[in-house]
Amino acid sequence: MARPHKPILSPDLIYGTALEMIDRTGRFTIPELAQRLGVSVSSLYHHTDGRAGIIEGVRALVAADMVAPDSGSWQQVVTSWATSYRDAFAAHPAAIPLLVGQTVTDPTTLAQYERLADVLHEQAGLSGTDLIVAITMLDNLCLGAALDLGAPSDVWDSFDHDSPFTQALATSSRPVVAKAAFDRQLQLIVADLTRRAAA
Amino acid sequence: MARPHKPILSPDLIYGTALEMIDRTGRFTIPELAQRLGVSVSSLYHHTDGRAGIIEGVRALVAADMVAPDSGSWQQVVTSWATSYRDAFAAHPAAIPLLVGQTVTDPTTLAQYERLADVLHEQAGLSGTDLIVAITMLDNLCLGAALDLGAPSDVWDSFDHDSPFTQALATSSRPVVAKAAFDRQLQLIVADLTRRAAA
DNA sequence: ACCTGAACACCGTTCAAGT
DNA sequence: ACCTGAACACCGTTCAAGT
Repeated sequence: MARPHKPILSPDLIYGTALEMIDRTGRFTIPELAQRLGVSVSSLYHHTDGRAGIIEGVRALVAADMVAPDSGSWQQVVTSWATSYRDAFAAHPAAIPLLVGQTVTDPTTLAQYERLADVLHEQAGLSGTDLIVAITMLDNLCLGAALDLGAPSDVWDSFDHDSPFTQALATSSRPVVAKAAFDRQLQLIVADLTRRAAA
Repeated sequence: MARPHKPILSPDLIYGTALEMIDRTGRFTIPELAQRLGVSVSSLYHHTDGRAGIIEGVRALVAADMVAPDSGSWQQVVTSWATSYRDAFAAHPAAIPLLVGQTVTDPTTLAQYERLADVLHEQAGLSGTDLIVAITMLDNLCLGAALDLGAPSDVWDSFDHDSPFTQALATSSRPVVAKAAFDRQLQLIVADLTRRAAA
């Protein structure tokens, strides 16, 4: 059998299945994706730009879960921007290594950055190097937190068993600590930006 | 010819050549490494734990460039820990995607984390969740900055040409901005830790 | 236009064989 | 112990062939 009456494939179906597969298995290969779709490997290339293109499609899917409030102070907007950025990634930790390893071309994600830049410029009054540094700080924070989430490093398992913080590690769970660290760091940055904006 | 009188291969030689190859070409494949060493592919497996093992060896090489001062306030120690962590990665940006994609087992790197934890506990008086959150914050910062350096995202190229910060982007170079953002974020964290330690 | 099978140029890893 | 060649089980991508 060759071409069916109704196409059985579409970019969105491919992207969605890819994300589902990454979430479930943590791996992402073209043959496995094709098999999961009940289709031949070469079929995928009729609808996507190969592996890299599919990953960008997955990025769009993840980024689509970001929410940007259009009311409130710029501090609130920036805070919820960073928080929803992190949450979007956190919902798909296994996808993070794929996503950070590749240059961003997905328009949805790029639009989110433009929106952040606009708010920081229009409402916080930042411009020039200050503006770029601010975006870089927030970008770093989200990226670092996402990576920390995606690849739970064994740094934490390797400490001496009788060290003073091994017990603390045992009591407080990883995700809780990661969230606390992220929230505090974000708060520090926003406070610093507020100081800068006033000056 | 089979076995030579004097071994022509050694773990350190393999790790060093691998790092050199990553620095120069940005890629890392076993066949290419073998060719560069003038040796057969299978030879490498007699001295290393395959690809993952070689990457850990590269990590050790990179981490060896970290310097830890043994005098000064804990603020100075923490600051120079994070700075030299970042600088060590910054010296090999192409290696970063390889390194962050893999669980850390290299003892050199793990020892550095233990040292940071000791300082924060003994001298800054942090313990329990506070201690873990502090390490996580510093870890996130260094990881995010390193990643930002390693994979210069095209986010920056994609903004509108007539936007208010495109000019600023043109004037201030990427590395300068990245360094400024890192330094300020580090300063914010250390100040926050100082506040916490006092309380 | 859409799907397929076969082919291509790669990977990383293993292993018996040589000295 | 150390290096080799051959083999294995994979990748991602392309492309002529079918409807």
